[in-house]
Amino acid sequence: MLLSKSCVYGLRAALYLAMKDRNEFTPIKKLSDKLEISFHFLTKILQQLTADGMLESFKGPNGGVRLTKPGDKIALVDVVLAIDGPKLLTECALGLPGCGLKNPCPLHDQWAKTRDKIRDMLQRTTLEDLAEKGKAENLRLTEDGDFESLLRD
Amino acid sequence: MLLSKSCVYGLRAALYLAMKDRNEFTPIKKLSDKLEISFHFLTKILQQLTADGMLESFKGPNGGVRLTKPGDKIALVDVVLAIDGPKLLTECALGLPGCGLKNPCPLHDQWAKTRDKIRDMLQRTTLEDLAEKGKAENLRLTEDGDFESLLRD
DNA sequence: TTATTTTAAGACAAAAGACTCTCTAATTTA
DNA sequence: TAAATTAGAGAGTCTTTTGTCTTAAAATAA
Repeated sequence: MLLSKSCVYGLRAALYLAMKDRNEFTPIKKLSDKLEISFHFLTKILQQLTADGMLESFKGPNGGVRLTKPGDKIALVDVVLAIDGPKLLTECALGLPGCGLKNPCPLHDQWAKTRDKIRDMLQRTTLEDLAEKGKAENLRLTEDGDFESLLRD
Repeated sequence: MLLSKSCVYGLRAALYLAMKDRNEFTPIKKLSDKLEISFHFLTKILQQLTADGMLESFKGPNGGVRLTKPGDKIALVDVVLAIDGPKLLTECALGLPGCGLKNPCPLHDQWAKTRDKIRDMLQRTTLEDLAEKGKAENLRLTEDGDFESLLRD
């Protein structure tokens, strides 16, 4: 799999937050219900994003999490790096340590180019892009749902 | 990680075989020594490639495995599909089942394009390409080695 | 035939990833 | 003060991946 499950869950949650009013805190419980992700598991993942500075959290009633920046300032690559780390975008496709321009494996050149394509996509695509598209076309973030049902209270 | 370890080991082994005389059987023990992979583990992986028809095996003294086709007729994607299956090239980046043109997730379009880039690379690149390049530039398939030492008996 | 070399196959163990649950603490609201 | 909510740690489970080991089967050579 390209992205770990944790990363996928983090992306879905970030996307959900990008659809909402940015000033509003959303309780993790609500996120986990809407997105059908285990509450405790999602909590841990979002803690990573909070530690990273992409989210801020607020305790107590009316608390929750929210994005620290507008959705068009957060690229998918930010979420991926915060959760899965840089391995996807730096590691050798044949798993050789230290593979690079200096001491490459036979596949290095091809993979480096392909990897750049992946990075470009993740860098160019923002949460806002996907939230807008999702709203406009009523797309889904869960197995069965759609955006409208996500946004309904 | 893009490819599983099994798949990476399978690719390294296939690449090794592509460097050698195609009619000669190479014992898996030799492959595992040269490539520094656990013998029994590599055996299982190569059994998958044999079941797939990409390799043929021969028991007994002077036995081993060899490619069933010339290296320029085997693309990396063949090895990846035989070991990791089609998931990498078919699955949704957000992990949603049934994500496709008909019922896409918000990321579907971007990911489908990127995925095609990965597929193209894996389809265009053959074992022969990499074996030739590896020989010409004396590149490596292990942490410390180089092609020359791989080919030495 | 018998011993040796080699793949085939499957049981088993270890490690990592993906969760689940509990408990405590801190913060904020009402 | 009581309730809501995140923070954080940690134990425990389940599954998948990775790796080890043992035995069986096939081929060869002596």
